[in-house]
Amino acid sequence: MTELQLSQRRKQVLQIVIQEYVENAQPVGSPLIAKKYDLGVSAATIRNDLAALEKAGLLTHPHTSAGRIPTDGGYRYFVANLMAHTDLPSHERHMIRHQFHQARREIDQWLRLSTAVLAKASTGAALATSPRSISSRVKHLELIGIQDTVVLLVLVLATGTLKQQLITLEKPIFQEELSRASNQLNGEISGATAANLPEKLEGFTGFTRNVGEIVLNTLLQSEEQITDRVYRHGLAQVLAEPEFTEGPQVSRIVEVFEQRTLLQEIYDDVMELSDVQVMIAGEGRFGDMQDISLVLSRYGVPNRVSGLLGVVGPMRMPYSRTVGAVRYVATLLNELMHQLYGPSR
Amino acid sequence: MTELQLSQRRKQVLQIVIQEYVENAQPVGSPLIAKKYDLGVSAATIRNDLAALEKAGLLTHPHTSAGRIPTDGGYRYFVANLMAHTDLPSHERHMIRHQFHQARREIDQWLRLSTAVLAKASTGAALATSPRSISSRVKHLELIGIQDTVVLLVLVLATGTLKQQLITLEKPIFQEELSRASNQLNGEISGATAANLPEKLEGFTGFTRNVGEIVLNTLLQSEEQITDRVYRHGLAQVLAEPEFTEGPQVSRIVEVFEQRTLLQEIYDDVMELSDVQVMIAGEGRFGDMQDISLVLSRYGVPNRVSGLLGVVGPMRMPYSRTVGAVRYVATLLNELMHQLYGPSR
DNA sequence: GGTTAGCACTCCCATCACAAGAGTGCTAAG
DNA sequence: CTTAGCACTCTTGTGATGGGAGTGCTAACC
Repeated sequence: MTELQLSQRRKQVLQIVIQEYVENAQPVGSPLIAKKYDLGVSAATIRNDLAALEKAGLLTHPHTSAGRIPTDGGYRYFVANLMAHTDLPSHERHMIRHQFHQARREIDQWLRLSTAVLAKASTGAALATSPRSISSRVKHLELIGIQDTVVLLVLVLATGTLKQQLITLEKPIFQEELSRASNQLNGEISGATAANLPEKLEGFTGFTRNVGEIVLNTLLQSEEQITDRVYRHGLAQVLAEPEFTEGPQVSRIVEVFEQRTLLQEIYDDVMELSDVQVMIAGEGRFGDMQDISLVLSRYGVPNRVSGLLGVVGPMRMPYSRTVGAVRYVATLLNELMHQLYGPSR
Repeated sequence: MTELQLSQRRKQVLQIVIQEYVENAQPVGSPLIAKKYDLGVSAATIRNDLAALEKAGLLTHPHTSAGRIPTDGGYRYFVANLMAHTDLPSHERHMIRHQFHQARREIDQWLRLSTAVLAKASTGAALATSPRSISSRVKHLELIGIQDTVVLLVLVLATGTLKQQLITLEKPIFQEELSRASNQLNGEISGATAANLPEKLEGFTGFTRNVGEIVLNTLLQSEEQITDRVYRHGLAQVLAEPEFTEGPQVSRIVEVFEQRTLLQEIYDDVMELSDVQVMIAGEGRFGDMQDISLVLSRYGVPNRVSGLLGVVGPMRMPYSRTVGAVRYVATLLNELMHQLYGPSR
């Protein structure tokens, strides 16, 4: 989209309309702008500006005698050209950082905290996916007898991710055999990926072989699957927003929030970009996301692990604040992940 | 609550009112009952019955000229005395069982499936907690170097539950030392519980001792914490119900669904009872749960592991169907858990 | 050209009145 | 205990009305 030419004042008017509308959820008209903000011009002039902004597709009005509200295009223009100082105030940053330092040192905890913090700092509902390894490399494997015929396979990937899988056997197996199998496999498959695992398995037979194949399946699965787990927080607060008081709207946003499929579709887009990405009203690609915006970011260590983090909320959203919050939490997660996984390779 | 004395016909009338109201979400009046159901009496008689049921506190009407709707007490009476054949039809049971057999053999998958199945079989939103061990007993421990100064502690409990915890060190540690520590600890603490672990740790010093203490903390934590994880599914469909089209109602049910604290409060109650438990409108204990009902069950292996499973929905809910679904899924989970953990001790 | 005042115009929204409909509650009789 | 009859109440929908808000346009002004 080539940037529209707008006079300085018109940009200012657009910004005011967005700011007021985001705050009050009410259409804003020329009298209000003229009175509340001192632009040095009269309401009539502002009226002309509003008309021009509407012609440019940045504003609409719901009916003849109502004030203006931003269109999706208006929000996009704002986010792209007018939005400034997206950094969170420093005392908020400190508070958030403090919370992270107090949390237990575990990815699960960090992500849970991330969504809680994001939901609190934004007006939307926060979500995050557990980190996914770019290529899963086996680090270690453990076989643990749970019952006579039930064995728990624990697979540790190079990134520290755990995978578990239960194996049920026809007949009981002894711990010695489990140890033997796991020792054999550990010696051979440490460092293996889904690609080169099959050849390494060739020498094995019987139970050991079976376990090896289960490991392979698990690896394959973890590569194709976007994410193990989705963390969510703060749906209640976003449903309190006035745009979601009616029936159909509410179910739309809940579906966006609940469904995994949408996340999967968006995942690759977000992964490509390094900065926070703002998706307003589905950006034309998702017809059913009218009135819903997403503010998303990648987090992780480049070329090693990455996950998705962000906020879903109404289109009428304080974007600068939300972008700031998402970016800051993503940065924190990046730091933590770096400590864990070291620098990118 | 002592059981009310109601004539046979009045019970029938109550049942009809509940059935009709659950189905259509509309107050039901005497003309409809007289016409649609052949009770052998006129509308006027039914009118008297309705008035009597109202006096007994089982019904109300929203205004003078509206039909009757059940009160919370009415639903309770129905659930306690009138509800029959709560078993799911056999073809549904088969379908559900089939889905479980197709799922990957992993607790996480089972619970995910459970909530999906429950949400589909009921009109509410399903939730489940991951199983919690009654007393956590250490089975095995593994220390895996992730970075120079970062170690992943993997703790396998006797029930097959995994606990993980990252340990950051001041200075790098070698894999040999990790192995030595884990071998020492495995020899000593296998089978230990939070109660007897401290004495077993007495002989250890240095890094090994530190790890031992982290294990202890993890055990303590896992005993006090109700649950690791809450699985949820189907919020969108329950929000489509007519009672949740307005503002305040919707946020109430979302909060009930999202909040962990409520689950924790209810947890112990449910654990005491063996059968499915129905909580209607908070049963007077939770003031903020007006118009919301819970159908909950325990699942697991007695004295070993247990979790919570159930449905949250509007008070106007097909209880017999929901109870049947919750009970059946709980039964299936019990079977699966028994395979895993063996018979109760 | 940009800016301004003035003013008619449009549309929403709250209010009221009114009629139709639904279901009750009561009474009196069977 | 059951029933028919009937007045009563309350909701719901419809249509009319007036006030209010904000626009869009025109013409004048700098």
